[in-house]
Amino acid sequence: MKKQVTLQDVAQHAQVGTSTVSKVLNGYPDVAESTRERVLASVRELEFRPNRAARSFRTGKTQTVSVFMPMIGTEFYDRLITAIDDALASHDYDAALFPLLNEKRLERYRSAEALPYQADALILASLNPDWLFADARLPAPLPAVLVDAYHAEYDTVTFDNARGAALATSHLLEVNAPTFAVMVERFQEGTFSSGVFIERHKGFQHAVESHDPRVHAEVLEVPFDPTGGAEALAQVLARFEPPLNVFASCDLLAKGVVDEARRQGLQIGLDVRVVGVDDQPWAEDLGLSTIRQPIEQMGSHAAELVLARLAKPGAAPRHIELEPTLVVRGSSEGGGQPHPIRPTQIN
Amino acid sequence: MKKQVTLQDVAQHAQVGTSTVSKVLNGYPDVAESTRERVLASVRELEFRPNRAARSFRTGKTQTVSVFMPMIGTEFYDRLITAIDDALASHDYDAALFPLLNEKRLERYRSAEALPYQADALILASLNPDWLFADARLPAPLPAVLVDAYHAEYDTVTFDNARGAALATSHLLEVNAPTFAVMVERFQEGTFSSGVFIERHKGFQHAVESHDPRVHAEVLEVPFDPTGGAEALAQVLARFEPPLNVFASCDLLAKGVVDEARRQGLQIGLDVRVVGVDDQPWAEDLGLSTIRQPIEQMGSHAAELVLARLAKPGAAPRHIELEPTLVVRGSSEGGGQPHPIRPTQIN
DNA sequence: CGATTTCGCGAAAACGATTTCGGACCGTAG
DNA sequence: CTACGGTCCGAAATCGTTTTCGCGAAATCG
Repeated sequence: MKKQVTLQDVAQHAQVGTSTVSKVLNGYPDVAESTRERVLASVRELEFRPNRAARSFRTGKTQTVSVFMPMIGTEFYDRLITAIDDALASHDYDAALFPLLNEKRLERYRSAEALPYQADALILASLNPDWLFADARLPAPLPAVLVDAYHAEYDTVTFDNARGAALATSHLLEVNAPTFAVMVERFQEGTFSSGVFIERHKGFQHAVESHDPRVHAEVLEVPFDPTGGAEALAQVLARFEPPLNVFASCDLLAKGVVDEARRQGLQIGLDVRVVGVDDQPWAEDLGLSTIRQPIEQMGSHAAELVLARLAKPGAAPRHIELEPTLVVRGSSEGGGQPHPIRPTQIN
Repeated sequence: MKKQVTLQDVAQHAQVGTSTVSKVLNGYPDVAESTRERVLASVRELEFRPNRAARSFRTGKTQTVSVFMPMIGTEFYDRLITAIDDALASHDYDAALFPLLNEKRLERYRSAEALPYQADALILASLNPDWLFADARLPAPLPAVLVDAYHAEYDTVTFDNARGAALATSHLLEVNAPTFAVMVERFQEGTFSSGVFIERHKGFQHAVESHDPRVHAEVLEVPFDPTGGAEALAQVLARFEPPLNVFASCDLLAKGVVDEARRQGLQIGLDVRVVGVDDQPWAEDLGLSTIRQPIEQMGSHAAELVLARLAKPGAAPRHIELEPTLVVRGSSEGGGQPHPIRPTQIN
């Protein structure tokens, strides 16, 4: 437990005052080049590390943004968080992650003294304060930005999920065939989630309704897991003959559908036309048509909004809505690329 | 931006000195009951929230433990983190989570001033400092506890993966049949992972070798995903006739194997005997035999070790190794329960 | 050359909590 | 009545950093 090196120590070593050292460290202009170097040399030599607690104490800022999100680990959140994290880091902010693993944890986080509120601002990903907090008020008086969720009173970044789904569905309906939507089970919604899948559902419905009503359309609900997609298709194929159209409400489910179709020896893009949502990095390899969701942009916009709000706390809420793009690949236009064979090594 | 309520304000409101308020808040004994109540009333009335930065600044403690882990989102880490978080919370500590999403992030975390080191201690889950940090030294001089990884110089909590795998394999080998291990692809190992799958591989090998050598044994490597398990079994079934024994290196893969077997109309537990590792909550529903890994215990032990080290920084490293238990269910003893049919709602 | 501005620097005052230590007060024992 | 011990409380020091403000020296100007 050796004592920590303080500004004092550095100042003494460099033969200057503590304020000068502080100025050097914070890039103030009124320091002569020669002294700046001398100070930096001392900093290095003594391995000085500024005491963050003291700094935040003094400034009242933590240079940290807390990010709430539902159970994470999905590619969506991995990419979103990475984007947010990168954007914040380039402005000298840190992102502190708070996945809401379970109700108990959430409960702790409803207290104003909980760790997450020890930050300069909050980002809520796929979460709505109205659902999360009893009185619809954040426990602490921090500025907040919502990503993948809308709220009139906060800055938000959203993606037009309904329009994306409609885009995909209309594209599928260009071929006249029984058309199915594979959705995530409803119980996945609730406290922990925003309504993205509900929106996608609506978009599907809407596209179907504004189309030739004689086509058969149906919605299936499955667990959030590629297996879900596979089972859904298997079930459909037991009742219907190809060709079929399938709108999968996310690429993960779409992958399951593709897998199952392949397993049954069907031609992707001909017998079974599939469109997903997300445009995950692997969707291209799979030849999967999909609705591109600009996740990285959502993340960087969120960071931008946070920074802007920190700079101007009083400004009116801003809302950024990102538009979906339909990316047509083999899975919906015939001649889908073959599924790459996974090499398996035998002992 | 209303000014924050300070100890001073409370003291004034309650007609006492600041030190008295502080004592009340920190549970010191030398405060009369009547004043204690008066102070608490003022605290509530003014909605006083202690300034954490000021507190950590003064005490030098943050009451926070940073937890590093690989990309998360798997059930293993969800459960582990939950357990750690709960245990710490009950001792007035917070857990701050740092999933190592990508190299860039890790790189930032190699700097001693990075956010994770703004804590009283570190927990590394499935991570080894020797692999993670260039000079095999933590960037900051914090006590650290390793979970699911071993290191002589740190407190560790481990699980005997090799023995678990051997247990499972020996159990499978009670029935004389071609025996397969489904492992996670090697590229999953590396900076971000500990060697658990390597250990399980070794355990399998060892069990096979100390058994009748005439039985056919083989190792398959697949992606970490239920689909991987399914594909592995499909591949094996193209070359071998049932009955088969399959050791899946985790329940997730085992689920894939079970799914595929069902799909092919085979009897789980008779035609295909499967044992997984983890004993995830859903393994029971699946009738999956498995090696139980006491994840919650690992978490609480980790928290315990952290707390102990914080109390006695100088003590010698302690190592806790948890033993695997074989849980035999239908998937390895015949008469496996039927897979529950997933209800799918039609529009 | 004197007057004024600019530059470089340091002394000192915060920031909000914890903790030490002595003092006031009260009750009880000698 | 005096001494003493215990209980309860508050004044003040302290933690490491940022930031303001003023001072002296140097540079620039008229």
